[in-house]
Amino acid sequence: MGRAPCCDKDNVKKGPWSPEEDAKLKAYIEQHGTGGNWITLPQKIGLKRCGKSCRLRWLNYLRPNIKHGGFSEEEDNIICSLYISIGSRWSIIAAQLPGRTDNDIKNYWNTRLKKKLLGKQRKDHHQQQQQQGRRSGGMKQEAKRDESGNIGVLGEGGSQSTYWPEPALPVYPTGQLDRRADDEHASMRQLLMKREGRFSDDDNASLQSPFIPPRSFTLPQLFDDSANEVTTLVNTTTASFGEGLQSPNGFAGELDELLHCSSVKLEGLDCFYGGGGMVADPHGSTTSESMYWCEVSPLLYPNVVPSYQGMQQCLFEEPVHLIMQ
DNA sequence: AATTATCACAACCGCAGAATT
DNA sequence: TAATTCTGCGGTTGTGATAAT
Repeated sequence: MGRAPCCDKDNVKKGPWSPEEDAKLKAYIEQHGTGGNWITLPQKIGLKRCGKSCRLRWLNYLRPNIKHGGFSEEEDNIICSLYISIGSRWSIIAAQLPGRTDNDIKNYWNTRLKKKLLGKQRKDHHQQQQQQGRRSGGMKQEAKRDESGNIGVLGEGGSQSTYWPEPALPVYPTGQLDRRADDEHASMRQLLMKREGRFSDDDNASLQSPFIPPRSFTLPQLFDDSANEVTTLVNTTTASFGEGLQSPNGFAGELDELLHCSSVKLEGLDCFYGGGGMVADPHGSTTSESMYWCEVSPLLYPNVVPSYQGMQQCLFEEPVHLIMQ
């Protein structure tokens, strides 16, 4: 029954990889490939490692053309905008960024990008409070800049604090961690929206177009929906596109233009386009090919308002609602 | 110079779905 | 068809480097 057992967990090495181990693994895979079986691979090359560990090491570090660090502004934008749309689907996000691994992006998001945005939010709020003369007293805090010029905030005792009280963290009963993750995604999404899609430290140098979707729906929903519902969505999308997005100077035009510059191919989102099947495009034709951001954005954001001003207005009116429930 | 705090990244863990027998 | 393993993914942890005190 079943397959052969996995590695002997008591007999495998853990922790950082040595250069010798890296060399062995790299040389073997470059010569023979993975053979489609990671579990037996370490035995073949005499590594006391779990196959899972070998796979991870190869995918995240040894694989050719892997880029580490040095994320560009454009990559920041892509990560943020995709996070808004699909949440922490790092593998899908990574598929849009050649040379980047899901692990890399996940680390980048958790350690820098998220803080960058939160720091920015706090800075903005701080300035607003100062202008309103409502600065709270007794908060001995100082701002510091990290190496990338981001604003962080230190409170008393060196612990991280904010310019205004953090909302109390909700306490979730056991088994509701998913909800916590959803809440975090939702709050980050709203934050990103309020940031109007600008992720640069320098607002003047940041994007002039809002690189964000209006409140509409989330991509995971699309993944989970039945084919009929997706078809309905596509039809709705086509209708919305036809009605409201024809102005080349409108939000969609700006967005498309911006996205087109990125020429980011949405590998890994094939399922969204109909699972390798057909999906209607705004021009009435169908395609089974991968699409670019500029092609899919109207599909992602079917209820996009026809102008930037209109979008700004609706962004702050009410909480995000999902239209496909 | 020593200690402590923070950051960044690599690696591990556990789960869900796919694949295999 | 059921049992079992494999694969891939996302969350979390561990650790070394660096900055601050």
